[in-house]
Amino acid sequence: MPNRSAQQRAFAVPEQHRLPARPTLRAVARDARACPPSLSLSPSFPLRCNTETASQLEVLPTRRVRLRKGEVLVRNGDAFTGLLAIRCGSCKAVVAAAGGGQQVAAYYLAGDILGTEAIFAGFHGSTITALEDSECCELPLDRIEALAREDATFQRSLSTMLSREIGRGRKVMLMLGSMRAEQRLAAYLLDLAERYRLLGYSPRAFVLRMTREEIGSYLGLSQETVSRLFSCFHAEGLVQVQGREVTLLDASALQRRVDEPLH
Amino acid sequence: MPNRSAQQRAFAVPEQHRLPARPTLRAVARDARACPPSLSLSPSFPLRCNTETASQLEVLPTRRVRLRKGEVLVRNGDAFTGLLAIRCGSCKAVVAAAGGGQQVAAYYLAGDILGTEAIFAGFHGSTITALEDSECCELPLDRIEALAREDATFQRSLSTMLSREIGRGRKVMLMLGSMRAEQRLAAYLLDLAERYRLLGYSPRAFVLRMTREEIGSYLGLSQETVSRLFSCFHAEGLVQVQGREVTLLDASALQRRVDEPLH
DNA sequence: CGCGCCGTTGATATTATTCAAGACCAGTGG
DNA sequence: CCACTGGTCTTGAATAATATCAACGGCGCG
Repeated sequence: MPNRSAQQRAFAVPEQHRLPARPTLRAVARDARACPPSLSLSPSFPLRCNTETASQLEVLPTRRVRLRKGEVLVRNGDAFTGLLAIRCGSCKAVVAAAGGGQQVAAYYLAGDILGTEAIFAGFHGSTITALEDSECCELPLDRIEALAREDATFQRSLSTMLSREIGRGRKVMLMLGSMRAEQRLAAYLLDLAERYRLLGYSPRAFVLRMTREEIGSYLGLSQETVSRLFSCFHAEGLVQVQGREVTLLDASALQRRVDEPLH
Repeated sequence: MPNRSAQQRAFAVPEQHRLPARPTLRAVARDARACPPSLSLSPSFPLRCNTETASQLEVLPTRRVRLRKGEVLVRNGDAFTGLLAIRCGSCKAVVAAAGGGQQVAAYYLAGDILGTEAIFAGFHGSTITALEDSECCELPLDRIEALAREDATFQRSLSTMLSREIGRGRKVMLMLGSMRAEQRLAAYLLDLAERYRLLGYSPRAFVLRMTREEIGSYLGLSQETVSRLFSCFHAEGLVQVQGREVTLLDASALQRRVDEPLH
């Protein structure tokens, strides 16, 4: 049935490339796409817990949100009401930069927990937008913490999740602070590949969910620079690029690009 | 008694400028310098807890470390054995950058908790060095978490601490990703001022604990650029600079610098 | 007193941005 | 079906920002 308006268009759980991946992983990914009711949010980082906690978690989510591409999940300044788990899809977090500008501070894939940065302040410091049709659920912090008090494994899992977020920030700082443009883009592509791999998708071929401008904002570059770099990488045979469809032809060469000294 | 060797030199708890500050805050700062046995680590961010937890915390620290300027607290790759609390002094965290380079990823003052990023991986991803004579204590994560299971206030306090660290990372990303050199340095100085203020020190005059090179590394700039910017700010009457002694003459003008559009 | 690290400043080189123009593409309405 | 439209992407040329190279002054420490 063609000619549906955008508003009425059916909600579609996004699909990645169906390129070959190890069967077991692919099966997990299929489950992830199906968004089962449990909180085994993602194969890449399940919130580990004992069976009792798991059953409690299943009945926990108070808010279950389906977002269409471009829809806003959290607005800058919103009160913090709980952590947000992405069940499937992907989001970007945009912060207000100096002089009225904007910067993409993070992007999240299925299994990631959003809003961690807002626990401290009590309100969100960024606007979180869906980059494709996505599904999230809210986990009230009080309830989560109550469960953590009963289940040490789950408690550790939460600390680990927050720690990972801190480490990810470090990695981005490293990128922004000490890499040149081409190294940043190479690192970005490899990071994406790794995260897709953990989700059971092909790490070799994937679809960019961000525009050149958004990628540039995330990497501290202009959209033109990003575009040019894609062209360069393409010309050098490192990647195949067609719009937002990317295939990494030589991941190790990309890695070498990242590792090479400043000149 | 002059002419002591570095090894034997008396351990000196570092002192900040003794410039006017509100008496109450100054009193707190004095206490912080005295390093009392309790875990009210710092006026800027006490780990809140009930009295029972507090008494448990007092007997907790397994490792109490006194560091002299330049000494290493944690080396990149060290196994994670517990969170580290700075009682007094300051430290920098250095990560290995691409191409054999190094980057200062964070600096910590009294009251800050170090090593949070290592919970996830199980080992530290940075080398942490004292920027001045400092004192730290290690808090084994198991024990901390056991206490958190008994005391919800303390539990929340831990989450908040980790959340704050994530937010701080975001702030640095913003600096590195969307500010020009002079905006970065202005933001850095204002951040220092605010943190010193929270510790009860003068936010107007303080001593930089990092070299120009370290500041540059943290801000993603070369040492020469940092030096030039200090000269500029000085010439414009924004700050008074003499080596590492800095006085902010016009903080609001500095803030305006940070906020101004890219042009 | 001298050595070495730190900081400053100038000249030059490089990198990435900005400005500008046009191509491409998907969605929309005629 | 086709042309239109707005957003996205690409590419070139000029420009601005910052790094790099180099030389020197100063200060602290041994």
